[in-house]
Amino acid sequence: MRMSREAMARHHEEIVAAAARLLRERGVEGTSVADLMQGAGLTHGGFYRHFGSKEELVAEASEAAFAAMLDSIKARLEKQGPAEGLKSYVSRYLSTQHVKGPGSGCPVAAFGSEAARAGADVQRIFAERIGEQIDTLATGLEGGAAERKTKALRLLATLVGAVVIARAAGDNRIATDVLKACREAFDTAPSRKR
Amino acid sequence: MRMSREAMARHHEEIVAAAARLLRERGVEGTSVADLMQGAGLTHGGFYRHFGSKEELVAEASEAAFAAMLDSIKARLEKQGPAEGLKSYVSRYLSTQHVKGPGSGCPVAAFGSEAARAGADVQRIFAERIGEQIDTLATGLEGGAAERKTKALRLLATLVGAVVIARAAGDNRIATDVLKACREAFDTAPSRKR
DNA sequence: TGTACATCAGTGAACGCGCGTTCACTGATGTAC
DNA sequence: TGTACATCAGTGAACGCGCGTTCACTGATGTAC
Repeated sequence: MRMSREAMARHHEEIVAAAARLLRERGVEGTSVADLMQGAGLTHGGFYRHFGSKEELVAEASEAAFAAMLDSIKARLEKQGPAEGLKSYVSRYLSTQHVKGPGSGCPVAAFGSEAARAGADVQRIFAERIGEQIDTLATGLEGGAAERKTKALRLLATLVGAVVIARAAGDNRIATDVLKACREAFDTAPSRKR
Repeated sequence: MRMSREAMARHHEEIVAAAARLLRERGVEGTSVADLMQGAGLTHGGFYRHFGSKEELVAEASEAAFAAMLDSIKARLEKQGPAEGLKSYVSRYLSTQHVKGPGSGCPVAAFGSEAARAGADVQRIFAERIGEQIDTLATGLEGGAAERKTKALRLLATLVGAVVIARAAGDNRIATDVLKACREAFDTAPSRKR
C-alpha cells in the first residue's frame, strides 16, 4: 500500500543507514539487495522505488559512511582541540573495537579495495571523501600547509593499512601488534614532531 | 581424456598461477571458477580434479602470491644489502605500476579486506605470511630486534594503506600524492633513523 | 618388451541456488473539485 | 470540509542469468601380466 511522504523519506534513510553498516561488514558483493532491504525492515521488491540500481545505493551508503567518519573527526577536533582531538581519533581508529566492528568504522579500510573495482560513481565518492578526510586530519597536525598535508597523507595510510592488516590476520598476535606499533608511532613522535 | 602426471602437475601450477593473478585483480567474489580455469587454458569441468572447492584454490593461490612477494623482498635484500634492498622494495611497492597492476602485487593490499571475511584456511595463510613478511622487512631495518619489528609493522601498515588509498581514489591526484608522501617518509627519515 | 585393461584428467551439459531486477497487485495517501 | 479518484510505496512471485558444483562420457595414460 502507498506510504506517506514522511514514511517514505524515513524508509529511504533507514535503507541507506542499514546499507552503510552491512556494506562495511560484508562487502559490496557479499551483501544482496534483499539483505539491504531486510536491514531496514522492508522486503526486496520495493527497492527500485528508492534507487535506480544496487550501485546507486552503494554510492549513497558510501557517502553516508564517510560523512559519519568525518563528523567524528571534526567533533573531536572541536571539542578537544587539534592535538588531543586528533590523538583521540587515532586511538579510536587503531582500537580492537574498530577492527572487530567494521560496520561503524572507516569505509576505506572496510572495502577500499572493492571500491577500486566498483563503478565510476562509487570511485568518485571515495576520491572526494578521502581528500576531505585528509584535509580534516591536516587541521589537527602541526607545520605549514604543505607539511601538514603530507603528514596527513602518511597518517591516513598508516591507519588504513594497520586496520586492513589487523583484520586480514584475524585473531592472530599480529593484529594487536600492528595496532600497538602504529599507536605508539603517533603518540611518541612522528606525526606531531616529525 | 586422461593426461600424464607431468601434464596434470603443470596444469595445477598454471591454475594456481592464473588464480594468484586474477584474485588480486578482481577479488575473490569477482572471479568465477570458470574464469580461473580459463586463465589456465582449461574448461571449468576439470576444476574438482585439482581442488576440493573454490576456497581451497583461493588458499593455495594466496600462498603463491605471498611466496612471490617474499621472494622479491629477499632477493633485493641479498643482492643490494639491507639498506638499499629495502629501499628499492619500498620504492617498487609505492609505485604507480604496483597500484595499476595488482595482479602481480601485494595480496594484502589487493584483497586483504576480503580475506578477513574468507574461510579459516585463507585467514590462517594471511596471518602466517603477513608475519613472515614483517620478519623479513625487519631484517632490512636498523635497531634491536624489538625495535626492528615495531618499525617493520609500521612500515607494512603504511605501504598497504598507501596502495589501498591510491587504488580507491582511482586516477585522482590523491593517488600520486599519497604514494609520494609515503615514499619520502621512508627515504628521508622515519623507518631508518627513527 | 608387448598386450589387455583399469584408471582418471579433462570436457561440456546439467544441477540447484541466489542474485539483481521486473511486474501485477494492493490499498493508504495525496489531490482535484 | 467532504467526496471521488488517481497515484504510487511496498509486497511477493517471477524473470533470466551466472554462480559453484556434479556427472556421464572420452580416450590417453599407467599398470598388471
